[in-house]
Amino acid sequence: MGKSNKLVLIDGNSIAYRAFFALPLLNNDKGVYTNAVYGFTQMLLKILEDEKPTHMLVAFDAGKTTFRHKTFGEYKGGRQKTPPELSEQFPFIRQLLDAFQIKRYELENYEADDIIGTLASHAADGDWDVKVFTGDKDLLQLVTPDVEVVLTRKGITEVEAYTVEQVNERYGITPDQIIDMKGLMGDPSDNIPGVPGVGEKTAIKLIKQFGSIEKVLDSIDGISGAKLKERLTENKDQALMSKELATITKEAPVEISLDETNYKGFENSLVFPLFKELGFNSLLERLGGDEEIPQETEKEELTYKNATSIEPDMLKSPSSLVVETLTEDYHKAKIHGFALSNESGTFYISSNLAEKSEDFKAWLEDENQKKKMFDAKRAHVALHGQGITLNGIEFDVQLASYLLNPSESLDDVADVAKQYGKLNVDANEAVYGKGAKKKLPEEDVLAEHLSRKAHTIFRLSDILAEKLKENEQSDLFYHLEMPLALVLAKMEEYGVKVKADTLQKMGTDLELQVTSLEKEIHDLAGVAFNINSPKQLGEILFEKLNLPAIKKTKTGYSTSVDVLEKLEGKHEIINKILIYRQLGKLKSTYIEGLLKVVKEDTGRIHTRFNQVLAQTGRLSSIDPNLQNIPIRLEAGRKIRHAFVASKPGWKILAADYSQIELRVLAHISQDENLIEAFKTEMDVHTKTAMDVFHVEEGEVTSEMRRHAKAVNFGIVYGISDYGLSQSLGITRKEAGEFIKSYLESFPGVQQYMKDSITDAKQNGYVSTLLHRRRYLPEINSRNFNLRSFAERTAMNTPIQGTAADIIKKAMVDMDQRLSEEKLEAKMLLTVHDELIFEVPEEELQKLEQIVCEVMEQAVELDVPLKVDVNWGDSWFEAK
DNA sequence: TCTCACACGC
DNA sequence: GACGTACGTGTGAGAT
Repeated sequence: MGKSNKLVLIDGNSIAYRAFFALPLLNNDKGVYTNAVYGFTQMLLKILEDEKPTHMLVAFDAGKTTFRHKTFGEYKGGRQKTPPELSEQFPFIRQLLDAFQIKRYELENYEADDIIGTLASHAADGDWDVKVFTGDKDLLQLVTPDVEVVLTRKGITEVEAYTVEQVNERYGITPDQIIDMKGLMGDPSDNIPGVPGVGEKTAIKLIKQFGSIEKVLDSIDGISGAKLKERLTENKDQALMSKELATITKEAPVEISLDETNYKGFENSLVFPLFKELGFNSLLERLGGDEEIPQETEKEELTYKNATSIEPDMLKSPSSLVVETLTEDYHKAKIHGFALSNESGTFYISSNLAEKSEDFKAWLEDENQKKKMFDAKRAHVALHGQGITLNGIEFDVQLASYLLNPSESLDDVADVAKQYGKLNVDANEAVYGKGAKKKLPEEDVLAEHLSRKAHTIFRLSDILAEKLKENEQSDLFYHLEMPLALVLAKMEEYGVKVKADTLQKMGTDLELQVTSLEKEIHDLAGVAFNINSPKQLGEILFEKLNLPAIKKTKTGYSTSVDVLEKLEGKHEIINKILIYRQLGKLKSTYIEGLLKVVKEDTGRIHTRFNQVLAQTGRLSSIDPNLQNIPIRLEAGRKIRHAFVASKPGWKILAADYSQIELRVLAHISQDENLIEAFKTEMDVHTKTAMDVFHVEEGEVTSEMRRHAKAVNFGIVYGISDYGLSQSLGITRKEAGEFIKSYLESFPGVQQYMKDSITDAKQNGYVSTLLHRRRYLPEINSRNFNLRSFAERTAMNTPIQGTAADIIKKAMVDMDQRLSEEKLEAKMLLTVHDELIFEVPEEELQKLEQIVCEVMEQAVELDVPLKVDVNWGDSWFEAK
């Protein structure tokens, strides 16, 4: 022992069987049997702990027949079928190994034994210690001075290791004589016949005396006992064949090298979710996976002070700060109280007291007084509404938590606290109620709640800061997301001017059209019904008018656009319904929806950007959503006429990144072909069409370009072949061909796709250029859908997320530049790959130049970033 | 108050 | 070959 490499080889099937029969039939909360998986896991953990292997592999039997069946058709005949309760557990065992990042291997026509034998012999160069774990004594034949075989005894974790000496001690023969012994005595479990009447005792005696089967058979005359002689003579061939069957081959065509079995340990982030799914709580606990699941159900006591006056001692730096607002919309929201926590203690400050204190106000505005907060943007905007400018925001627990894991829910301090095992703060909903019943509690309840929040934020901030550092996300946090929050706050507060009368006029026009369409549709149907009700519409189309129902939903007929489009031409009513839908959508969502949120006094709309929601790192926009204002169809696009500059003589300027995702893809994948396309400023869809359809530039038809564009779209959004087939109206097979052809044309992209998945499987997450993360625990799922989805996400998120990083960076830089250059122009909106400004006419040229510069230089990629700028009197004209 | 089907943008 | 297919937000209908 003590060589540089330690290889552990596990006989997967054998250990799984052992575990299955050794443990009672456990099942998890979903009714799936897990006893074999559980036992297997226990065994694995013990091996990892005891052996600390540098290399590891688990071998499985593949299929039913092996090369041994050619020698003897009845090999392993008469064996009991694997119980279904066990076979259903094998997928989990594979999933388990993947989660542990342990190599597993199976080989057509060979048994696990042969894989193990072959790899063990590959390791026989003196540099390796090998340990084989199995329940099958046959494997003892593999024992050498370098190879130990460990047999399971009772249960699963009780084992017995065999060295050469121990084999000799137990059987009195050498390990390579095991096969001779087997040849003579046979093995009923594998249906190996051997020599009738010869059992273990006789076999060992003979082998000890003569050395091997061959020598025994050569020396039959010298054997004592007439009966035994006769049997040996009669079953000569059978004995030799039995030996052959019992021999584990060391020359299986194993395609895996020892290097590839290298084992670097496992990631809790991959193993814990699976343990949770399987219900292995005790194992979770053993690995420390329950650290995040607090055991105590009682809140700890918190000492806080309900301040009656603002004392200098209370206002420390750093402090955590809670600024409580209850309405979802924080613009001009009422502030119901404050709390802060710092080295002096935790204090509740009523809004009354706060309002009267100049000291407190000064502290809030002091850049040098550092504050740790939860959702600082909300507080910042709300305070601004009271004439206070919040400065010195140092840490936002909500934002930090989002970067650490965007999939966790983080509406509330309690959500984040729970993730880090802290239970000392209640959810807002528990304190205030929800919906119509939401209300302010008694002041002492409020005081305690806010104090607890402040205290928790103070404690969490250090923990989260440390984690960000570990993840190399500090830069992303401090220099991108934190400053961005304030840029967004500014944009939200400033708002965007919308001409209500323009919307109103459009609304009146639409009203007329909708009403007349409604009448025509009712006439065609022969009955009045609610066209907006998919249920009623379905009944009319597919029952009354007997049109063919193409698709069904859970609740009835589908009446979605793609269904209706297929029915166009079959009945006059279809086209009218499509137009009715389109106009109805414009009217309700965009005209009426927007009018509802225009502030009467200012004529502006103040959306809110959610910075902690989208899994890819993008921003989202609510109340209203200004990121889905129509553009594709002319009728809808007209809505943009209503979005104008807020001052006379000012213009709207829109700057959008051209093909940012594909440029990012070119950079990340380093695909030479794609990089070249962007460096030479080719039209990327045309270029794609040329490569996919193998034609020259001049031969690209608009149909080819359309298809190429859809493929690019699919690559960027991570859609499947099915998704592509739907968007192009072609078969899935054809779509698959397109994708295949695309990947052949862009081999760097293909490699990137593969690497992304491998990356995700290995780390449990994927990352963007600026180290944004997305965890994909389902990447190793045995469920095809979940796994495929995770795989597409693994390929897509680095692209979309990096694009998000870039535009966010551009926004932060742009905000800085606008003030440095003392421009009056204002950044108003961001729509994923574009920035919208309003700008005095005289600044147009300068802004255009600065915007291009800032956006194109936001990060440096191996392909140029390109920005298109347009401006006009309204958002419609800025196209 | 919730879920569903649908539709808009990137 | 299965399986059911980017991310968001908002609308009206209909069941609870």
